[in-house]
Amino acid sequence: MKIDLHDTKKAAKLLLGKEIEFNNCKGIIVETEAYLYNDPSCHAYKGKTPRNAPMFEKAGTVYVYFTYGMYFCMNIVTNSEGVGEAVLIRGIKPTGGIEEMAERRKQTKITNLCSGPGKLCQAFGIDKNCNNTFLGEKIKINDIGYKVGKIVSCHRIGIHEEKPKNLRFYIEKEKNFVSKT
DNA sequence: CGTAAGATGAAG
DNA sequence: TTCATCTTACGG
Repeated sequence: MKIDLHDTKKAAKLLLGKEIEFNNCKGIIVETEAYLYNDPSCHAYKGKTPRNAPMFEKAGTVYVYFTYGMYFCMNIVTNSEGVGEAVLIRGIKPTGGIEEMAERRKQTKITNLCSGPGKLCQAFGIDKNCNNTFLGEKIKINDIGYKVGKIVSCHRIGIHEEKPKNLRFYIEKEKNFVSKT
């Protein structure tokens, strides 16, 4: 799967509607956020550390990090090697392996399986073993010709910033599968 | 419905 | 102590 991942903001929108496949589970990406190198809330803002090192790899690297003591979040690294930028996957609409996801999530409602970055990693069974791997090695992204339709952009979630940058994107018609608040 | 707090660990 | 989170418990 070839997607132009140089421009992080464009990549965030391009990833919407793509199919993600991992661990015998599939889903459509319906919500993303862009993190730019000059953004104080970007993990890579203050430079390279052991934790965020994958963000400085070449575009298409997968960056999985552990947060709040119990959850993983998945990013797709963008821009050029040496530039710390990435797109956070925030929401997925499940299309395959749903029973496995429900088992791992201990939830039955399909809209509550992947509606949030921590949830979708748990549902897919994504953990730090996927960190610093390349798209296609473990996690795959496919273009299945899904028609995205209207894309909504607004402020990001869980980030306090004075002047909101509209770097969160989601598919309007799939908002049932998007994180709340 | 809504809001509040707890779980739980890595980094600064 | 903060954090790119989520779930559960409790009040109305």
